[in-house]
Amino acid sequence: MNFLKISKALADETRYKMLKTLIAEKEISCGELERHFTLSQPTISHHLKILYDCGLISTKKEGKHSILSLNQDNLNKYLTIIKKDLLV
Amino acid sequence: MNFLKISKALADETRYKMLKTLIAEKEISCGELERHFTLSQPTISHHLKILYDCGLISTKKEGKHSILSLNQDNLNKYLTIIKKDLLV
DNA sequence: ATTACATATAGAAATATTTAAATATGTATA
DNA sequence: TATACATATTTAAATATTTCTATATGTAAT
Repeated sequence: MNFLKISKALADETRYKMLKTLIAEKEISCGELERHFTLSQPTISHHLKILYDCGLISTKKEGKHSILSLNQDNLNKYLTIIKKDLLV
Repeated sequence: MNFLKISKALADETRYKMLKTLIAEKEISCGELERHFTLSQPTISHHLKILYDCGLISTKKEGKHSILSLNQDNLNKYLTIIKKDLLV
C-alpha cells in the first residue's frame, strides 16, 4: 500500500469522478466509463492505469472487455492511515 | 471546503509530513517547522500557503512568529466526503 | 530610526502531470 | 485468417508543480 501514490491518484478531478462512476455503475467496462467523460480513449486508459497501479481499482477480463471495480479495501487503508496520522 | 484543493494539498510528501509535524509539536512556528526539513525558507512558506489556502491549517500571530495549527475540522469533512462518495 | 529576525512574494529553472494523435496489441466473430 | 472491436503504449505538446535565489514586507528590540 503506497500511501503517497493513492493520495496523488485521488488528487485529480477526472480520476475521482471515475471512482464515483465505478460505484454508481456496477460492472462497468473501460469503454462504458469513457462515455461519462469528454476525454480521449488514451487519456482514459492513462488515468485507469494510475488508479490500477496504486491499487484503488481492480480489473477482470470478460471477453473483449475489461470490467473495472473499486478496491474499497485499499481505500479504507488509506483513510485509516490519515486518521491515525492526523486526527490526534 | 474545496475538496479537490485539499486532495492536492495532501498529495505531496513534504506537506503531509508538515501536517504530521504540526500534530507532534504543539504550538510550532514557521521557522521551527523549517528545521524539520532540508528545504529553503521560501519553499516551506510556499507549501504552508497551499495548506492554508485549502483550509488544512490555521495561523495566529504571536509577536514576530506565526504559530501554525492543523485544522482538524476541515480534514474530517474531507474524509467524510470520501467515505460518502466511495464507500457505498 | 536602525538593526535584526520572521515570514512572504516575485521570477525563473527543473521536473512532473495531463492530454491527444498515432499506433500497437489483444480478443471474438464472420 | 481476416475483420472489427476494446484497450494499451508511444510520443510529444501544453500545463502545472516544486524548488531555489533574490528581494520585499512585517515586527520587535536596541
